[in-house]
Amino acid sequence: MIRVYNTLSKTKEPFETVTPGKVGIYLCGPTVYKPSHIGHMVGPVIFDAIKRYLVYSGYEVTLVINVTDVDDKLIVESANQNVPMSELAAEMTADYMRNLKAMSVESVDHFPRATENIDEIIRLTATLVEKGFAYESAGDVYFDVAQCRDYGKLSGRSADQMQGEGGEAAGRKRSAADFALWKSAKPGEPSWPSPWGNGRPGWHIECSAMSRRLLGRTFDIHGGGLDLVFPHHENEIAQSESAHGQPMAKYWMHNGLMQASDEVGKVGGRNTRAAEGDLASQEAGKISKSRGSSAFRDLLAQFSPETIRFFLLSTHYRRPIDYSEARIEQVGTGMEAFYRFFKRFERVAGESFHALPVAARRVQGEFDSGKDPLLVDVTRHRQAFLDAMDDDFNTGGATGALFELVRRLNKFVDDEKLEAGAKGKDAAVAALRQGTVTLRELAAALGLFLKPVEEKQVKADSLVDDLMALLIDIRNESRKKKDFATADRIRETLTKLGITLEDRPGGTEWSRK
RNA sequence: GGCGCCGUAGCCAAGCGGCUAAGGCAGCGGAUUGCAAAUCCGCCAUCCCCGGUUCGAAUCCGGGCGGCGCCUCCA
Repeated sequence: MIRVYNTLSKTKEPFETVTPGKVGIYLCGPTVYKPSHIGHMVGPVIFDAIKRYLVYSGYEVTLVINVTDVDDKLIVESANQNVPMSELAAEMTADYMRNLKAMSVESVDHFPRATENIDEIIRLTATLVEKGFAYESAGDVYFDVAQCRDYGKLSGRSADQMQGEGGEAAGRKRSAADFALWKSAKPGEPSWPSPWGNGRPGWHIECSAMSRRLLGRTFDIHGGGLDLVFPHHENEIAQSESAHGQPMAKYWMHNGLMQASDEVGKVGGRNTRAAEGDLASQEAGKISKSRGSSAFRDLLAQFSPETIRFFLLSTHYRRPIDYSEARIEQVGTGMEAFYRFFKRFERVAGESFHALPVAARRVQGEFDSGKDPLLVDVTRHRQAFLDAMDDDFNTGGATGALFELVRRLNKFVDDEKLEAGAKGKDAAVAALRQGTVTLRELAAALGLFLKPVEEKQVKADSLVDDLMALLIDIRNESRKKKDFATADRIRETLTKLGITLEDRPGGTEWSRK
């Protein structure tokens, strides 16, 4: 039984879908006016893992992430850069997509764009006007919050509690809390014809319109960053539920925000600033660049995508994460244990980890461990993983189980002395393989270790290979002659060059850092 | 001011009333190794403070202290 924390009820609830066996998920994506930073990857990575896990658990899942490509910020930025809004949006959308791809976020079924759904948006807006939930004012259309009796149920606020002054549109609104469904176009702004004149959608209406089109009037999970609870999701609920008279989503899931540890505020947020000290403008830029708010693609130059993904999944999704490069590095160090085990498995079993079959569904991954001590433990760790994930997608606990599993597998290889030669140890190798298949299955359910890591910088260089073979040869001859001074000199010098030698029963191997 | 979150070892982190408080990084000791690397084993926390509920609390309630988010664009 999967349980999900619902922001609406502030409790964990049993996960029961609207339609048995099917799950619809809508995740609020970015406004594409600048390159994405790491904060933009948190939701997609988590929800990609959630979708994979739900599919693995037997559901048929549709995952939608929207892209907001018309918006005030976009208009301002395109004017600054003197490029058409659509061009800027296309460029930034491409950047976003590249980043998602690097993060192995591959499970998204639809990326609807606001500008491609104007008709649907206008239809929904018109419905709200007809039903008396919205009103036109000088070419704008506003949602009338006073007409929505349970406004504030998601964020725990009431309309009269709003401090806002209503912004620049205050004069056209009946109440400061009212928000725009449709904004009339000023000269030169991108616009579309509508019953209220030329204009463009307000910020929230697109999600109501596009989720309805792709997932229906009531769908299962609506996700987004915690910062979207109010006003964005509150307003989506008001729009959709007023228009349809039924709940918009069963479960509202919000991920914690990425925070810059040395700054106040979330990564990329407007309030982000150095925690103390008044920084010279150029210095401030540098610092913010060295924190999480720099373009995500720059981060990719520094860390492997898989390390960043693992980093994001190493804690529970609702918990805020402090961005720190040292932490990502630590995660990377920990992950090496997996990569080393994959190589070890290949040496012992003669089979690539990445060539092992992956159970598409958890029931397919079950096996009879009998009384085999290794397999009994493997089953136990597998269960710990599943229990963690079933409990509100606790990826932190789940990755912990993965570490325990590799350690158990390594111990087995040690105990059975499989590295010294696997001849006549078919049963042991078979058990190891079963355990490793389980590791692959569970990791895949999180979207981890799907493909072999790209051998970084180690270009196929036959000269280097040949020279290394020569050095290793000379060193091993020295070792045979007990000339350890020469042997150690070779190894130590190589260590300084960033090359590690490992003497194993099967021979000496080298690797570059 | 209003709404809400968090405070577990040097660092990160799981834990959601009851086995000896997962796991990772760092450190220390040991096995293994000619010595290493890798691997394995062991060591390293009574859970911010004070009350309360309970046979029993890191886990529930109240009050502090500390950190943070939102209320305005925002993943």
